[in-house]
Amino acid sequence: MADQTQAPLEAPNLAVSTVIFTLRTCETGELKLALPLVKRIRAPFENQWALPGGPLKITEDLSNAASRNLLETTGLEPRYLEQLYAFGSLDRSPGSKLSDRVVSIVYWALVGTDEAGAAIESENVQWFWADELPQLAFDHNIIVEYALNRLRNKLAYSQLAHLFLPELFTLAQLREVYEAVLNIQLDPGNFRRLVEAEGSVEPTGERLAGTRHRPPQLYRATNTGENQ
Amino acid sequence: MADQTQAPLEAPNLAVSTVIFTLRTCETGELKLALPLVKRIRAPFENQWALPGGPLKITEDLSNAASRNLLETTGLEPRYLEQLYAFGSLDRSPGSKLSDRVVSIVYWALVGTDEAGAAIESENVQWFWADELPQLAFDHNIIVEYALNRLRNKLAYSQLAHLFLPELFTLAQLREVYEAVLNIQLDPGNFRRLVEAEGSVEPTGERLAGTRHRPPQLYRATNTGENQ
DNA sequence: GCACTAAAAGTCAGAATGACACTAAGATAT
DNA sequence: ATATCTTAGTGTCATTCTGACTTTTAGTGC
Repeated sequence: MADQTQAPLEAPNLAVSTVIFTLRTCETGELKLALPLVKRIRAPFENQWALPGGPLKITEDLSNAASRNLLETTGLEPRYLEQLYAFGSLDRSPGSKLSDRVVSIVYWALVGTDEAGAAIESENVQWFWADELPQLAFDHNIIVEYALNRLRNKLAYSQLAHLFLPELFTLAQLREVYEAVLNIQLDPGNFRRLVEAEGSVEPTGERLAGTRHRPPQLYRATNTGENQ
Repeated sequence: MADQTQAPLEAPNLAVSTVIFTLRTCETGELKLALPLVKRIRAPFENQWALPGGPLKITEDLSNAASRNLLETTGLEPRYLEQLYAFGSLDRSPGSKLSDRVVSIVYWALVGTDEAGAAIESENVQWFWADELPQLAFDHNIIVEYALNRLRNKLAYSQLAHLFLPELFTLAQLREVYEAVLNIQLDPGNFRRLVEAEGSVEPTGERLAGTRHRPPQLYRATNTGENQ
């Protein structure tokens, strides 16, 4: 971008990036948070991994820009999309000229565990475990940490855990989402009591067959006023 | 990708605005939330009230820009300053040209009730009650509502109520902050129990004299890891 | 049939919460 | 000086919430 900057040279550039979370089963059989990154093909930080994103088009809403680059890099639609934070400190890209300064408005998104399997993966787009990230371009490691905090906070006081899951799910699956994201163990009985009390899910009457134990009931999320 | 090039005149403009809260005593003797607004002196929305703010300078950090325009409009330093949200929808300034599109990164701030008395006030800068705002320029009414929600939320699970108050304060004064901001009544006894349990304040041994009743103890905030 | 597993329901003690009563310590009025 | 007023500060109690744990249920696999 050194050669094609804007005429006045006085305004910071504006970009939108997105931290996209899903849950995937790792080798040990546990659910773990994963996110897609793209490999940079030009300086600065050439060949390093970075969050998907790009400059904000003058005709494009912020959230549209976020879901567009989510779609372009992963082929997926977000189940949930929320603005995270605007990162704009002066030292985000060490060594670069002032006229190259970029302020990034970052969104974070959830995609379903079921859909994420169909996601695009290539030489330049790969999924990483959220707790095993390489060193990323710019301040993107900090941004991911920030997004993880937001996700964990939101999960605790909102009802968005089910967005990782298919339409029908068991309470055990829902509990596993909490356990994987928050990295804690939850008592199954107390979890059931809590979830039933808050009324965020409703039983469908159907049961999940084929387990090697008592067949668990399938639930769906009650969309009362929609999540968040 | 975050820094991809773009043709000149195609980028949205970037501004920083700030919602500044303080508490002031109104005619009925109650504390109420107040905030300063500036009168616009040019189109669009000429002569309407708006949040203080301005374009982001290419050499300036986001939070610096926020405290600078806080200082410039009110003469005050913020006790607390936090990024609120980036507002960037396409219809923020109805009727204006696309090339005039502005994305505003909005901060919110607290200033002390004691200091706010010394704030600048003029023809073009005036303080308004947060619940009696006129129709503001752009989407600024929506932004203030958003900031009010954030303030109320933060107050409930953080320890920033004391930032409205002087260094030494009574528990009754602290309670009045909560009552004014959240617009609720709190039981004095239960409030005392709660505040003492969370350990966010410590007694100074000093008492406030001159009341027409038993002299209340003065407390100060314990700065354990600083607020938020 | 029996062993195994997790679902689902139930128990119980301790903590947290909300409503409220009571005592303390000053100022003020008579 | 004494009574009264007002809020400070303490205490009580019933209810709800929480975490740890037990028991029963309903399937699978032998």
